Amino acid sequence: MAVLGALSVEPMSGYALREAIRDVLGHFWSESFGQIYPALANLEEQGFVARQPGPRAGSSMFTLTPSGRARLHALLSQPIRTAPPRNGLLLRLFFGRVLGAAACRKLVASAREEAAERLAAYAKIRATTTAEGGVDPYIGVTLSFGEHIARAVLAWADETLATLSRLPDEPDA
Amino acid sequence: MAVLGALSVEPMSGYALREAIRDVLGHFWSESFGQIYPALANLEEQGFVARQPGPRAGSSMFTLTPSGRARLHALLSQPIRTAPPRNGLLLRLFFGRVLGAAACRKLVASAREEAAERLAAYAKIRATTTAEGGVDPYIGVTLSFGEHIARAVLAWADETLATLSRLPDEPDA
DNA sequence: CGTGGCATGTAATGGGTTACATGATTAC
DNA sequence: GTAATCATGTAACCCATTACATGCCACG
Repeated sequence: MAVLGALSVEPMSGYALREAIRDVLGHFWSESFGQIYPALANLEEQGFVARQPGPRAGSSMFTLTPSGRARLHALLSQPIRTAPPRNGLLLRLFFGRVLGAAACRKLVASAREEAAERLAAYAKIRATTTAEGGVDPYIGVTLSFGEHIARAVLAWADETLATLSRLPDEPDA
Repeated sequence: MAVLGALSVEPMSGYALREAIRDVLGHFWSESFGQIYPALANLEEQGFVARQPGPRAGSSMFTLTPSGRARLHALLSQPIRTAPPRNGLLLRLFFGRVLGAAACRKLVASAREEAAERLAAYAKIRATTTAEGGVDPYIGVTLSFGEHIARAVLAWADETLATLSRLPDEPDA
């Protein structure tokens, strides 16, 4: 889905693809690079992408075919498979009595910092894209999602830091 | 970590363990049940948990040993390994031009509904635990995290539904 | 002429999920 | 007595990550 989607924006090489997935989709999606070339070969075999010789020897440009676009539409229409939750921060905080309040505060503080960094990164993206004459509304809503979540984490972290400051630093024996 | 943590609260059988992980930790952590018994055997071998005969033939009660508690503390202190992001909703919305605004609105509406359900579930937990004389503050902060995130999703969804309503329903050809 | 970035792949490994297989006990 | 629940485990399979292996080209 990610590969076809990226190629729906513009044709590119496998190398450019992995950079696009890392840099553009990276905030909410990732592909292991070991999967990209096999996926590309697979999609080519099924006629969803076409391979043209690229500017350099041995390099290729991949283009989305009409049937590839149809396939992308079908994939996007499939139900979302939500992965089982695995939130390491919450697991640690849940057993915070064993870990101790001081260590928990460190965890929360670093989560707060991370959210602040994400927020700054989003602001940067907004700044560059609005300078270029407005964002695609669909990209805008994904950005907005990240902003809402990051602000929520910020608020929660502040609240939680206050709560934890009233607890004994040392873990239970 | 989840197994030792659960046993730090009270000794229980493997069966109870898997139910505790599903029902109590389920909102932010999951373990595949095929892993629990091997993990238990492994932890027993290393002396982190002790197995006592349970009330029923062939059943066992697992108890956290002092070294197991130390091990749990060490595990909780390890850096959080964040999984690479995989948000199927945002991936679909990012390529929303291909999917069409009408389909995107459905996705957002169902995400909104899910967040509302989570919020209701958290409220229920709060109600039952406060009736039982107040929550462990550490459990409280994990609950609060879920509430903040769910409210953020709710707000984002409303905003996004409004944005998408101003876009053409049909996908790009 | 060599370093760094572009470019394409393969292979081993590991972790986890699913499904399977079995049996005891309790409640109806 | 039989269905549901409690209870313990094993094995196959799938997927993905990581590391590896190779070569071209531009720039200094």
